[in-house]
Amino acid sequence: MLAQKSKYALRALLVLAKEYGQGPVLISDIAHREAIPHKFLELILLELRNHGILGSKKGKGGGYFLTRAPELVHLGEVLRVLEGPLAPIPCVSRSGYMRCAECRDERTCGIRMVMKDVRDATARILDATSLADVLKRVEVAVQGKEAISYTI
Amino acid sequence: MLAQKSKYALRALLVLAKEYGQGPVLISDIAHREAIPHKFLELILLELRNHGILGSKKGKGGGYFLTRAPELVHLGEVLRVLEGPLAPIPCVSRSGYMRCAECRDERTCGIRMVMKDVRDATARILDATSLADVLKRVEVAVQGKEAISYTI
DNA sequence: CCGTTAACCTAGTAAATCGATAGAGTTTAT
DNA sequence: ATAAACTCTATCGATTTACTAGGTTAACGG
Repeated sequence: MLAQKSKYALRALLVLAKEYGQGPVLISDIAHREAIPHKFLELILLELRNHGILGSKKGKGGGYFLTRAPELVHLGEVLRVLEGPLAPIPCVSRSGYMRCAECRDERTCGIRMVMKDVRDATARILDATSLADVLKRVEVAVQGKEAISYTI
Repeated sequence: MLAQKSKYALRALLVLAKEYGQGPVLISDIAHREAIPHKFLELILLELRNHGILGSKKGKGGGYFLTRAPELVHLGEVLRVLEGPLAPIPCVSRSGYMRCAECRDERTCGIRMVMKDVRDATARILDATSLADVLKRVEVAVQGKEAISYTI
């Protein structure tokens, strides 16, 4: 399960993606729009900034902004920063590989084989989905919904 | 990430799958063979028993055993017992659905859409993989390895 | 250059979870 | 009866989670 922190982070990033190119956005703005505790959100955005996903500007007219276009920020990258490896067990992780303590032979570990499949499936989705993709899917869904409420 | 508890559980279940049809296996046996803390393993097996995956017999000649053939015990079922829902967020879980606190509209939530894809991909793998499948894959890998060490 | 604005940073805290252990209780075979 | 083996409840220290508090530093505006 994703931590609350990660959900907040994704929601915040979607706001920043929507606002991309329009200058910095205030923490308070995001906190208010997404109903996220202000101080908690501070920590989250700071962490994303320290990993190069966000940039910031201090003082009046300051705030946070994406350092890259929303098309170039993938959910896999974000979640690895916040949650660590996507893999269910560390011995199948690319970003945070660690061998299991008392695994005789990795190549013949059945659990490892299955978990590698799970990791690959997860990574295939999350590393292929950008913030822009998410926004696009939302837009499509909203239009679909409007169309229905018209028809009915 | 899977909890240590779940890894222990899967390893124990693979032992019981290998031993299926040969009568009960002692906790101590499994604990020793897989290097799992005895008392901790007790709790794990008990939990699996209380969910109907394992059966047990007390007293001399007792122990634990699978209540179903290894072909009929899927990793998805086991992991849902031990870890809760497979889904990354509760609003896309089938087994443990819960709507998000302040989600305006589930149908237009972009995060939800992506996480549903992740859940489906994970469930497709884990619900299709039985203990017997895992044992089979291990066997194939072991044979492949032996073949190589012969050739070299 | 001074004050206001807003991000930066360190710490702390209550509650939950995790990994593991302890020990008394209960059932069963012999 | 007795030993074997599972059953159950409780506890413990360490870590993580979600969040709060409060002071520090940088930038801009006048």
